[in-house]
Amino acid sequence: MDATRSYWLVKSEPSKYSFGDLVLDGRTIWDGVRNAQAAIYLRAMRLGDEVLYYHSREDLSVVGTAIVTRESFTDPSDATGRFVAVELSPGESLNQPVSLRAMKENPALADMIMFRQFRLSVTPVTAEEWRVILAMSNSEV
DNA sequence: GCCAACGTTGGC
DNA sequence: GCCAACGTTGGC
Repeated sequence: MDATRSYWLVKSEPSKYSFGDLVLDGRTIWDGVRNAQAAIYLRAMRLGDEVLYYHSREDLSVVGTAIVTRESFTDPSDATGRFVAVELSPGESLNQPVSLRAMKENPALADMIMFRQFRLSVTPVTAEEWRVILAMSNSEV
């Protein structure tokens, strides 16, 4: 953990783009986000920020981590120019996935923004939440 | 597959 | 500029 760094959580449906796909690709442009609040978070991402990779709809678990390897730029897939993308590269695969259920049951995670705005595909994570989730996964990061 | 949540669009 | 209709997301 590094105090100069911010932490985030991104959601992806594994049938569309899974953590395994990111590992195979080595890096990916995180584009297609069309929500104003999520775009604010994307703009706040800095090089080296760390990201929890969550599988929505199917696994309902955090399965790995990723690193911001390019800061926000105009989303090439957005004709209006209003939205931005970042580049993510794979970090670590978690030893054990951390399920949504387990996160909801952990009082230390009760204030996570992903619970309050469940449809946001990009949300901030506090350093403490990051530490707790990584501990739950039995991973050393 | 259903549907609640909620952001966006467009007619007025 | 309101708000009903519509579309999308994602937990269940």
